[in-house]
Amino acid sequence: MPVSKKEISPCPIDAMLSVVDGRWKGTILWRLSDGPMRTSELRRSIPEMTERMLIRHLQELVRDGILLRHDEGTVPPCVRYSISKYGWTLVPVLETICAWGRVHLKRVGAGGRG
Amino acid sequence: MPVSKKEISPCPIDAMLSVVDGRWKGTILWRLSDGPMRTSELRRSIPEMTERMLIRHLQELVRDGILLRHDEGTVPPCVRYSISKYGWTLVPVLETICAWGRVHLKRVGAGGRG
DNA sequence: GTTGGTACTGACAAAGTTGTCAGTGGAGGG
DNA sequence: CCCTCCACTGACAACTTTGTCAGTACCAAC
Repeated sequence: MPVSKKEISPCPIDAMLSVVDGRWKGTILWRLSDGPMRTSELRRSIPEMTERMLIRHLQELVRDGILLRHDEGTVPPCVRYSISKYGWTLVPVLETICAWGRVHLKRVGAGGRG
Repeated sequence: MPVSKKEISPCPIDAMLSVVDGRWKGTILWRLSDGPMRTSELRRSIPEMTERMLIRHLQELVRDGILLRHDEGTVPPCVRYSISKYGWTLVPVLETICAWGRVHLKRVGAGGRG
């Protein structure tokens, strides 16, 4: 029975990881932690990421309750994304992850595998 | 230029995530945080996981410096894995992740996406 | 009236991860 | 002798995630 990481697992670590897991989700959240942004701004601020992936990640993040989607309802469309109240509870966790990651990066840089 | 999450990325979040990312790594680390274990003990303690995946994850964790591999050198082989000094620095991060995951699990359980 | 911008979708290919299956070598039990 | 256990490997299939490409509807500028 192949188990996808995406389906809800009873393991809290997996549950948390399933929310931030996605090639660009960490980066998206990072950008958004400075304030709301439009889809196209976000896309331009992360040039290596394609629009397709941005939108897919954005939708998952909204579905998970981490982001809020504000649609002005105008034509041409203007959609802004911001971190929800619930999403802000994730930010300190991300900071902890980031702090460890910085140390790890130094470690692997100094004679690790890369 | 397709970018794998496995190669060293300059983003600290990605760097940290690349260490714990793997279908069973969180669980393995969790088990090991109670003390060293033999390969087969570990395998039996996580029945849904195959031996192949266990060994692959174990090797990556050892390569990343998170785990230590003690080989008794006997026949039949007896190999014990334990969390390294460096690996222990990861445990509090995992605990933070886990705490958030627990909250998230409650949230999705109570009317989330199911 | 063609082009460019906006946010987004669908189909599909490429790449990455996980699962399945068979096999290694030697000790011990029936 | 045959089978099981041990830690582990290799080949390969199945599945998941990412990337590429084309297209939607509408407005504004040229």
